[in-house]
Amino acid sequence: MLDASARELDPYQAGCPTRRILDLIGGRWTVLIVGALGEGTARFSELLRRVDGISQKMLTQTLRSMERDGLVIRTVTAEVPVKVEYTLSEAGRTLTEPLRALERWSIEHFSGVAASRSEYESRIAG
Amino acid sequence: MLDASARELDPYQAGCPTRRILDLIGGRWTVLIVGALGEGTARFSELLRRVDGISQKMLTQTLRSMERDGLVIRTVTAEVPVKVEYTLSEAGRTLTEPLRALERWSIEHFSGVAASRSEYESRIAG
DNA sequence: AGTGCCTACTTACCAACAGTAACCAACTCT
DNA sequence: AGAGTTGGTTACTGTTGGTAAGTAGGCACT
Repeated sequence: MLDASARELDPYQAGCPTRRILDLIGGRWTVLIVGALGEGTARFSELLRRVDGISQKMLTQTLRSMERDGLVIRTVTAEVPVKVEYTLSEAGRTLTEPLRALERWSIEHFSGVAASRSEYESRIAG
Repeated sequence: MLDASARELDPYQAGCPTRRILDLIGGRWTVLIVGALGEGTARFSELLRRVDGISQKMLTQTLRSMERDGLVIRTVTAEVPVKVEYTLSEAGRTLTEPLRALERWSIEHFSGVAASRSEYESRIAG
């Protein structure tokens, strides 16, 4: 996948288009949606349940961005009621591992982070 | 690091404290700052140069959050002019690999994402 | 003594984005 | 006719991010 144009891509440069991609894949909801879709296909309402706390608006918006960038595939089945299914694309599947790593990191380091936070708070308060 | 409390942590639940951690480590600037600090210690102004496009305000803000959560260590040296150095903590270093993976993904999949985008745009326009 | 320069921040302001809640359309079931 | 289902959209509002200018502490040059 590393073609000629990729050699000049550097997310540390302000104008670099990879910044926009990084914004999406690092995004709060994208991480969770990719994780929720990791086990396979899911309907809109299923995602709404699996990713607790996401609003319909943000789910629609994030799924649209992900579809636009080729991370998920949206399939509409003309049933009653209408069925809209989302699946990770080939590219999207390559993201599951890196993003799951972030999830794992958050869980594994939670207690350490929490300890650091309370220590920090007491340091600035005292 | 997976202690008793970690068993109940689930970022797919709305109130879960790992959500806050995920927000930080997935954040636009955090990914780049961790990457920039990967090679070692850096001063404030160095980071400002390495992470092109970040403002002083956002650099300060992100570094403060990272310090608070124990990802970076801030050392002030009373020289003239004052020297403030930032280093990744032990925990912070464990983040470099997962976050570099995201960087790599962005670079490797850039052309595919760009193609998907233009195809998507023409589909909704036509 | 005054002007300027250095680093590392703050602060004020504004625009963009995320979140909340209500509404919509199509169709079924009772 | 009225309620319920799915998969949205829209209006409003609050929080966040970005821009630019100001600040503090210290030296150095004139």
